[in-house]
Amino acid sequence: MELYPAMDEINNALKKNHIIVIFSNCNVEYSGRAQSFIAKGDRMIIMKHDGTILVHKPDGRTPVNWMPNKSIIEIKVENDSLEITCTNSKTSEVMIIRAFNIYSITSAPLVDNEQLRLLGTEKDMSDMLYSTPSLISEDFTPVSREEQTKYGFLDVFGHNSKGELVIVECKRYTAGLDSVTQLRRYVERVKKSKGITKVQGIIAAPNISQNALKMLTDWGFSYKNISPPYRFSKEEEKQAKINEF
Amino acid sequence: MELYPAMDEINNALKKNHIIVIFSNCNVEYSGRAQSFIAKGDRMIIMKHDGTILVHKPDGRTPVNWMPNKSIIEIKVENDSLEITCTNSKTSEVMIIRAFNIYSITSAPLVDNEQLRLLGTEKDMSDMLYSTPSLISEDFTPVSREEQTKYGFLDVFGHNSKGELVIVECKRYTAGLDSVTQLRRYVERVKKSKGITKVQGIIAAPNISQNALKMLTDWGFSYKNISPPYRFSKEEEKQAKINEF
DNA sequence: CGTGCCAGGTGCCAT
DNA sequence: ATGGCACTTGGCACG
Repeated sequence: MELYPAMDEINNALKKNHIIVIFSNCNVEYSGRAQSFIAKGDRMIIMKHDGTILVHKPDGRTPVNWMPNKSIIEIKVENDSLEITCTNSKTSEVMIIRAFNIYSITSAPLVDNEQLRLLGTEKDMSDMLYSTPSLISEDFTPVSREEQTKYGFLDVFGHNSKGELVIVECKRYTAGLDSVTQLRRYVERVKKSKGITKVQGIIAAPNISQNALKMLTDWGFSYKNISPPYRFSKEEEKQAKINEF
Repeated sequence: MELYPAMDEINNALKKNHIIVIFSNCNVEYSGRAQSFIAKGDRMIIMKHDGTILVHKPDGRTPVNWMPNKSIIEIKVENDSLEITCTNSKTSEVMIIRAFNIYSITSAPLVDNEQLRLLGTEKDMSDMLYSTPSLISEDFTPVSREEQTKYGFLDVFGHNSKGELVIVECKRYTAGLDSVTQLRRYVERVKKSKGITKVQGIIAAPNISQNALKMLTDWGFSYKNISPPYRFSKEEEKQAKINEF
C-alpha cells in the first residue's frame, strides 16, 4: 500500500473517531517512563478513539509497545516510511512508529455501552467472610469489611468473644511473603493506634507458600484455607439474560 | 456478513496460522480463575497463532476479556450467532464469544523475529548503583547486585568502611509502604541469618510517599533520591515541561 | 492530585 | 511446577 493514501486513510478514520487496525512492517521507539526500541518486524497497530495506541507482535498477550489514552497521533510521510508520532503530554511519553510497509488498514465505528460484570474478586471473598464469619472461626464477629478504617485498609476486621481484635487479610490466589508482611503491617498499625498488644492476624487464601507460612507462624499469625466464590448467584444470572434482550 | 462464510473465513485463517482481527457485535462469557459476563456490544476480537485471544472494547488499554496462549478455538453457527468457544486445558479456563453481527474479518501472516530492547528498568538502576556506588554514599562498597543471595533477593548488597552490612532496595518509581516493608523483611532476614544487629537499610528511588518515609525513618532506615538511568527525575520532568513552552 | 492496593494481573527467572 | 518479584504494570477508590 502506498504511503500517502495510507496516511490519508488513517487520518480520515481518526477524524471519524473509528477504531483502526493497521498491519504493517515497522520499528518502534519509545521514550518516557523508560526507553525502548524494537527493530523492523510485522506488527498490528491499534488506534482507539480515546487516544489509546497498542502495538502487538504476532504472538503474546501483552502489547510490545503502547501509549495510554488521551495520546495525540500525528502522521507524516518520510523518505521510505510512514512516521506515526504518538505523544502524551500528561505522562510525558512519546512513541514513534516507522512503518516501512503497510499491508492493510481496517477501521470501524464501534459502539459499546456495556460493562463487564465480574465475580470472584477479593472483594467478593471478603463479602463472603463478612456474611459467613464461621468460615474463619466460630469465635469471630466481623465489624467491617473492605473499608478504609483509621488504621488503614483492612479486608475484614472484627473481634473474638474475648474482645480481642481480629484482622483478616484475604488473597484470592496463593499467599506469599508479601501477603504476610502486609498483614503484619496492618496488625502493627492497629496495635499502635489502640495501644494494645494482642491482635489476631489471619490470612485467608486458597493456598500459601511454604516460606510465607513459616513467616506467618513465626509472627504468631495463622492461616485459614478459603477459596474465593466464583459463580454468579441465581439472581445475577437471570439479570444477565434479561439485559441481553 | 453471513455467519457461515464468516466461520469458514476464520477457520481458514486459523489453519494458515494467520493473525485474525474480527469486528463484531458480541457478548462474552468467561469462567476460570473467576467468572464474568458482558452483554452485547461492538468489539474487536484478536486471535493470534499462539492461541492467544483478546477481546477489546472500543476504548481502553486493557482487553475486556482474553485467553492465554495455547488456547483452543472452536467455532459453530447457532440460531442467530457465531459461537466461538476458547478453551485452555492447562489453566482450566473457558471463554465463549457469541457474535450476532460480524462487520469485518481481517487476517495476515505476520512475521516478527525481533525483540524489544528496554532501558531504565530496576535492573538497570541496580547495575548503575553497583558500578557507581558513590551515588549512594562515599562510604559504600557494593558486593553483589540483583542476586539470589542466601538471604534472599537483594537489589544491591554491600558494606561500609566500618564493615557494617548495607542493603539497598531500588524502586524505579515512587516508593510506597510496600517498598519499606520489603526492605525491612530483607534486613531482618540478613540480621537473623548472620546473627547481627546492625544492618543499614536504604531505599533508592526517585520519590517516596510521606507515609513510607515516616515508616522508613521509624525503622531506622534511610532514603536516597536516585532516578533510574534514562528516566527524568521529578524536577527534570517539570523543567522539561516548562521548556516546552 | 497523590497514596494505597487489587488484578481472571502478566512476564521473567530462579530453585 | 512453585515461588518470589518487577512491570512503560493498569485500574479503581479514597483522602
